[in-house]
Amino acid sequence: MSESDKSSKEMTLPPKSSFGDWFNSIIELGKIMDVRYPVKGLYVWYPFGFGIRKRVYNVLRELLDNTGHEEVMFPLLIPETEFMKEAEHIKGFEDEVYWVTKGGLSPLDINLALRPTSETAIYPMYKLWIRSHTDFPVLLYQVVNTFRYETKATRPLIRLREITSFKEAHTVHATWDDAEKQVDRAVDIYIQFFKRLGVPVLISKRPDWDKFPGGDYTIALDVIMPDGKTLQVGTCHHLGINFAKTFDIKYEDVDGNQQYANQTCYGISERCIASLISVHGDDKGLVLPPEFAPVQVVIIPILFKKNSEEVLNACKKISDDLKSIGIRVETDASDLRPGAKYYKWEMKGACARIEIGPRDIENKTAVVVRRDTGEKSFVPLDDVTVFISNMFENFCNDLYEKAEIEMNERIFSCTDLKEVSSKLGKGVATIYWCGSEDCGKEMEDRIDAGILGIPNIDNVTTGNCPICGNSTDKIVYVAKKY
RNA sequence: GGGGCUGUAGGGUAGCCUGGUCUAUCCUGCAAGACUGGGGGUCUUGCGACCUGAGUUCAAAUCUCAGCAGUCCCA
Repeated sequence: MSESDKSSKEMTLPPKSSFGDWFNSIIELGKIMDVRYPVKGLYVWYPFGFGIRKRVYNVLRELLDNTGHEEVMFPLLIPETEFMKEAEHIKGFEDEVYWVTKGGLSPLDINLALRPTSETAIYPMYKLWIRSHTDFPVLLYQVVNTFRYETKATRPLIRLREITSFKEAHTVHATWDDAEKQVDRAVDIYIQFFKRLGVPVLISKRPDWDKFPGGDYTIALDVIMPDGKTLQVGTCHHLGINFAKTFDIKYEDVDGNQQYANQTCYGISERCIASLISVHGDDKGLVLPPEFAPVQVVIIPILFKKNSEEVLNACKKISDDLKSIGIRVETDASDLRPGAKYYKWEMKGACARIEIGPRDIENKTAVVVRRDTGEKSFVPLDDVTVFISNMFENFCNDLYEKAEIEMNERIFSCTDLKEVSSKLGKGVATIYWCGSEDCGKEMEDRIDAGILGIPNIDNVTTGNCPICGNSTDKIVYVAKKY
């Protein structure tokens, strides 16, 4: 059957080179989310997508729990009186807050905000909890839904009105330096987290006009998406004592003096799953590291009338063996053609497919196909378990290395704005920048793209700011941003 | 913030301009059955839709307005 016949008959994924269409389709065909919920910017997790989310967030929780963090849960509703306390913070969010103004039919005395983020929910409690320098560090996090009234076009996983999977950590420390160290640790944790996802990231310090409203500075993580635009997937904020002053969070230091506490906060949302899907996926569908695939191995019995029982028994044996070493296996004995099953499970990102048919029984082998490379192996039935566990050991790392090469090919070192503009459709450009806001804003205007920030790499050479011409040793990432 | 375009079974569509024969087309999906089965099989039978509301009209999927939803472009 020809390609055109196929495409006219089947619900197929657009090629990944048409990234926008590809992304929208894989959300549905990969059974990540149902986008048909009748409210703008709100989407429904399918069981399959939620299975991925669950495993991704388990890793995030594990990394945080192992670094001294504790999980908590604060309320969704924030009284207007608390929310309005920090002037800069309000300014950053006031356009996009949902308000609860009525209880039943009666107007509320004090309106309640649906949290767009939880600083103003958490910090009044921190004021009560924090008394002494011996209380530090306070390292708490929660995984919650948050609400932002987005006015731009919303997209599943990327721009939402209800963020369903906001992991936010809020830490408290004695000194500014302690908090700074915590920001560094947070960045490390996030890098490790994305490495577990097999997703390489860019780290940079956001320019002042793009930092967290009410914070001192922001370090952010961005992923280069297949269309060359960058997606901000994590942020770590040093809050200094700004919120401590507003919410009166003080501690008694060793000498018995009352001091304002230094704080940080850092967050990750389901955008991490958007990056996971987008970086690894291909024209056939999802490609997932084994740790996150709801179905890691799919067994396809090749059934003929005659010896179907024999084939099914062999499948059962392999399935049991794999399950006994903790692998998530599904045997697809449905009525579909084998070929149809291959397409189906490739779409769903099963890391390996095992085919067993009469021919294989005769040879005492199975056909094993690896999802990301398509590599096909004939493996003796008794060795399948070992073969699979060896394959899975390197799987995620292979994905990471491939993605890292692709990312590095998309970072272009540029010396003038014309060159920058020519590269922006393909990825991220670096250019010298004197650091002034005026030059930064003008640069953004001229190239019609955004400054991500200054990467944390030692740059020994110097160059000239393309706007003012002054010599500088600072370079910035610039990119088309989501 | 401003503007354009779109809304027909679970998904994708034809029909709309020029209102009536629409009992609404085709593909896919789903259900049942038969033959099949190593990369999206074939046949039979069945299921399933005109976004919501108001208006124009003898008559609205079709024209008008509003709402909701989606999408694209500009700032």
